[in-house]
Amino acid sequence: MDDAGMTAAQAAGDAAPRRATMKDVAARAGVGLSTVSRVVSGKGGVAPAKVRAVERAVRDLNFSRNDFAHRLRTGTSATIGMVVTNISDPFFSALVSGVEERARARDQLVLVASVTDDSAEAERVIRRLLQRRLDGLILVAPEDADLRFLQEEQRAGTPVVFVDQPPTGMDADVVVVDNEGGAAAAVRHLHEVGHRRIACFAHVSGRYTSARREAGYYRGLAQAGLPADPALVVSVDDEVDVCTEALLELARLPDPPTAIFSTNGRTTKAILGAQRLLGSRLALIGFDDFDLAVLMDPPTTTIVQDPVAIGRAAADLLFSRIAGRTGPVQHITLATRLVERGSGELVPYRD
Amino acid sequence: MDDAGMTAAQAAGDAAPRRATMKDVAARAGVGLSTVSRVVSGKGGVAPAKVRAVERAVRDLNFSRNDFAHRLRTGTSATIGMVVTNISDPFFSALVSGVEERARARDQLVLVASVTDDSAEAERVIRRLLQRRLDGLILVAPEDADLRFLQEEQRAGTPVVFVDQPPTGMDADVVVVDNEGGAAAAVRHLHEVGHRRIACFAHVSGRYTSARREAGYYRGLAQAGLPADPALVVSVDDEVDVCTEALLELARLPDPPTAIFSTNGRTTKAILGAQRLLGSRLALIGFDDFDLAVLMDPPTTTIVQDPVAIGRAAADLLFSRIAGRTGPVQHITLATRLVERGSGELVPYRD
DNA sequence: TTGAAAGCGCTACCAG
DNA sequence: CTGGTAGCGCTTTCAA
Repeated sequence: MDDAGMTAAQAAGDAAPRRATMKDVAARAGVGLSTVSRVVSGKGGVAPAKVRAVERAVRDLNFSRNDFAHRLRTGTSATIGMVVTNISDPFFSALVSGVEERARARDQLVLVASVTDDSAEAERVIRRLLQRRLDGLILVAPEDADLRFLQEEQRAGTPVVFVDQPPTGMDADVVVVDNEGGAAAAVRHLHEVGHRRIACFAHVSGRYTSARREAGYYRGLAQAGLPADPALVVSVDDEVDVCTEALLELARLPDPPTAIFSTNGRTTKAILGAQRLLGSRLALIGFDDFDLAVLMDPPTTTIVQDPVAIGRAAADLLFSRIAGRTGPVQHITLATRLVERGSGELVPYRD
Repeated sequence: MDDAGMTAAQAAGDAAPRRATMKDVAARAGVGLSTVSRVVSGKGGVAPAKVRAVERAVRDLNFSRNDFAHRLRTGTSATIGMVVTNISDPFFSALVSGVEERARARDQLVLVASVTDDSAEAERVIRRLLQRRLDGLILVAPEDADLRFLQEEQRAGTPVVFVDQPPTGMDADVVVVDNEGGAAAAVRHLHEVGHRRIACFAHVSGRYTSARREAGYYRGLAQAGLPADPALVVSVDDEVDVCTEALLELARLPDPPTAIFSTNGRTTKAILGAQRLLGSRLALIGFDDFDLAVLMDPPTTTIVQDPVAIGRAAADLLFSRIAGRTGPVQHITLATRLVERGSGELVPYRD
C-alpha cells in the first residue's frame, strides 16, 4: 500500500480542513443554497442539470450534511434510545438486536446505553440520553430507579416503552413475557414426570421477573395438586458456591427435593456448576434458554423466551406511539415455551 | 396508583406543549438569554441570586437544553460511534461494554450500530452514523467492506479505530489479539500432552482472525516439530452437521487425528455438538472462551481473549486521537491466555 | 456581571 | 423551477 507511511497528522486529520457546508456546495455548483438543500434531501422538483451539478459538487467537496443543523431545523431526531442494565448479558443484547432490526427498517438510529444497577447512575445516563431529543425511549429499568422524571418526559411528548419488567410508579407501554405461566408449566411438567418434591431457586435480588416466576412456581404446584413447602424455596444469586450451599441445605431436609425449578438463566448455570461440583443430579428446569443447554448432561430443559421478539414488539409499540398512536397504555405479554431436553426426568437422588 | 386511568393522550403526550427553550426560561426568570446559557452550562460568573432564579425557572418549566442546537453551535458531538457485525454475539457485546465503560468515564455517548455481513448495507449504516458528526468511530468492519470512504472521513478529521481485525486498504489505529500466538500455544499444548495428529477446524469465511489462527496452527506444529498435513485442516462453519461431516471424514483417514484445534468459538460449540452426536471424544482446544466451557464433559480448554479489555483499549486509542494525539498509527496486540480445563488430554479415539 | 446581537448549518416559506 | 431569507435554540463575543 502506498500510504503505509501515512503520518498521524493525516491519520488524525489534524489539518482538519473545515468541513464543506451546503453553502460551499452551492457556490461550487453555481446554484442557490435552497437548491442544494432540495437535492441533498431528495425533495425533487429540481432541473436534472442542476441536480447533476450539485451531486458533482457534493462528491468533489466530500460533503455530508450536518445532522445537528438538520435536526435542529426540522425538530426530528430519527433516533430512539435504549437503556439496558447490562449489554453483555446475552438476553439484553438480543433484546437490543430486536430493537435495532426494527429501527433500521425505519431508518432510525438506536442510541444504546448500558447502565449498572445503581439507580442514581441510571438516572444520570437516561437524562443525558433524553437531552438528545430522542423520538422515544425503550428501557429495562434498574430495579428501584426513581422514574418520576421519566413521567414528565413522557408527558412532554417522548413515548416510553418498558421491557422485561413494568415500571413501578408510572404508567407506560410494556412488553413482558408470561413469567408466571412459564414457571407454572415447568412445575407441572416436573410433576407429570413423577416429581413430588420440587425446589425453587429464586434470585435474591427481588427483581420483578424472579418474583413473577416464583409466583408461577406456586401456581404450578397448586395446579399439580402439590403442597407448597416454604423449606423448598431458596434465595440464591449467580454464584456457584451459594448454590452449592443451598443444594447441601436442601439435601439435609428430612424429605429432600428431587427436582429444581430455577427462576433465572444465570442461576440455572450456577446450579449446574454446583451440581457438577457436588456430583448431585437433581432434575432441573430453568427459566431462560442458554446456548449450550443441549450439551449439558443431561441436556437442560428450559423455559424459553424470545428476546429478539421482545425487542421487536417493544420497538413496534414505540414507533406506533411516535407515529401518534393514541389510546390507553398497552401491555404485551409474550408467550414462553417449554423446551424438553431431558433434565426434568426423575433420576435417583444421591447426595 | 392514581394514574391507572391515564389516557393515551397523556401517555403519548400528544398535547405536546412545545418544549421550553432558554428564551422561555429567561423570560420566566426575568434575566437575559445569555445568563440562562451561562447558568445551564455551568459557566460561573453569574450573581448567586440570578443563578437561583434561573434554576427555579428551569425546574418549573422542566427545561432541558436542546442538544442539537448546542452541538450545532459548539461543533462538538460528545458522541462516538461503534459498529459491530453482530451485537448479539457475546464477544461483540462485551467489546461494546468495554467501549461504553470508557466513554461513560468521559461523559461521551456511544452510538452503536449492528450491521450484517452485507458490506453495502454496512457502508450505508456507517455513512448514516458519520452524518451525526461523531467525534470518532470504532469498528469491526465486515470482511470485505469497501473502506475508501472511511479514509476520506479520517482525513477530514474523524479518528477511526479498528478492532478485532485490521482494515484492508487503509491505515488506522488497530486493536487485535495475538491470534497467531494463541493458536500456536494451543497446538504446542496438545503436543505436550502427547498428541501427534492434530486437526485444525477453520471457519470457512476467510475472516482475518481465522486466517491468523490457522497460521498460528502451522507455526505451533513447526515449533512442536510436527509435520503439517493438509488433510488435517478442514473448513467448516457454525453448523453441527457440517462439523459432523468433517469429523467423519477425518475418522476415515488412514492416520486419523487425536485432537482438534478450532479457530473460533462458534465453531468450537458446533464441534462439541457434533462430537456428542457421534459419541466421538477427540481432544479439543478452541479459540475463544465461552460461558459454560467448564461444564462440558470434559471441560473445554480454550484460548481466551478479553473482549472488554479490547474495547477499553480501542476507546483509549480513539479518545487519545480525539484529544489530538499525533504520530503514526498504533497497532495494539493484546495477549491471549490458554485456560487448561482438560479437554486437551490424550484420550482413546473411538469412531 | 449582564444583555443584545451575530451566527452555527440547515430547511421552508416566499416571491419571482 | 429557483434563489433569497427568516429563523430552529443555543453559545459567544462585545459593549455597557
